[in-house]
Amino acid sequence: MDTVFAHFSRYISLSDTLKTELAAVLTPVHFSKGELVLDAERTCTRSYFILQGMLRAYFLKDGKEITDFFSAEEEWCNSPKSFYTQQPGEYYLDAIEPADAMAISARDLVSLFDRFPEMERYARLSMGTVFGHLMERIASLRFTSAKEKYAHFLQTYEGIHHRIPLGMVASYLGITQETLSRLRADR
Amino acid sequence: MDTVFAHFSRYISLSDTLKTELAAVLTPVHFSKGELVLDAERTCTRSYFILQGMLRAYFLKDGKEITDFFSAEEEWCNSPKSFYTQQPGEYYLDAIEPADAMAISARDLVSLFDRFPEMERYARLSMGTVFGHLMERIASLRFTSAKEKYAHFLQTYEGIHHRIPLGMVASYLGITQETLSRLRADR
DNA sequence: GTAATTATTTGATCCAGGTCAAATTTTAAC
DNA sequence: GTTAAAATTTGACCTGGATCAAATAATTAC
Repeated sequence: MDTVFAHFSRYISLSDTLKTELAAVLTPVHFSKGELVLDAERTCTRSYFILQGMLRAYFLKDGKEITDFFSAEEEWCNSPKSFYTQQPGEYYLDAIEPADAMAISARDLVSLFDRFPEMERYARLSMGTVFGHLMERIASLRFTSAKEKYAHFLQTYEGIHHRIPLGMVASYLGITQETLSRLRADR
Repeated sequence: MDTVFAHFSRYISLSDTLKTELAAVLTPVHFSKGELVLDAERTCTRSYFILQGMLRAYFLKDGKEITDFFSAEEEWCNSPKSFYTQQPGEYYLDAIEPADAMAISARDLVSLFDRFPEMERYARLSMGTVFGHLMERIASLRFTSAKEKYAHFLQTYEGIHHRIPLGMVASYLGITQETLSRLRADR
């Protein structure tokens, strides 16, 4: 639980009351490697704060899995639109490594937003961080060669990139695995 | 001012007190066509709620302007990272149409966040909307033909796309203007 | 440990969209 | 209006990365 608190503390100061409330609604979950965390057919009712391991979000295009993002230690993972609207979304979530996480339901989160203004602030600020990453990614997807895209990926996922299978990286970058493989071999 | 209030009301209910405070810190500004609203060398100290006209954010790559987004009526426009961190960012903002807007300073906004929890909520929720657009855009930039990208643009900027010069659309999409021109002529 | 499955690499070929160049149309300035 | 400047279109050509196919390596299951 300390890890979760430490994360929140990067954005807001946590009162004891809020700590207690958070502890009450965060439940530990485990996913084994390859396990489907969320099926796109279903609504994403919970958000996962990852303590250990890695989850991935992907969608299907022409029957193929297109990876959209990876979430590792000390990050939240959910199907954003689905979690926000509480309607089924387009994303599948799966565990590409065995994972331990703390889960919070959308219901409980909304209740916290209603009772703790600092939770609103936390959400606004942490969202801002992710927002910046999305904008950088958009920039890196346009007018850049496959090599530049890969370089940007290595930078963004510095420290975890080696834990991600090549095929998933390729679809994340919007290039084929063949191209990425050649790129790594430097040709 | 009514237009601004109506916009806020889509996310939160505005108390009279908050209305008064907002009215006190929002100042009308006008930009003539082609005017530089923000130089990337400077910090973005104000955010603009557009009443009429269109602003655009772009950055320079190899000396060329790469358009990153357009903001039109009833939308906020600023250099996100710069406005958030109060440090110079990479974006230039300019008016691609004569524009009337209401400006709020980062300073005043922070003060509102401190005193009105509902402002935090507004920010969180409205940010969520933009967040969704960014993710869709990322999806549309990968594994899609130039034609598909353009179709997505027409959908995203439905109702305003005809007001945007072709060259800016091209750099927004990450394709050359020649390709976009041929695309429109349907070849 | 061995077989089966899945991931990665390598090779050959092809095309969407880039680049460079120039003509034409539109817009702005005076 | 006339001229200049900017935006858009058109043409010819070329290349990065896609596609298709098959070999090799690495994991996983039993």
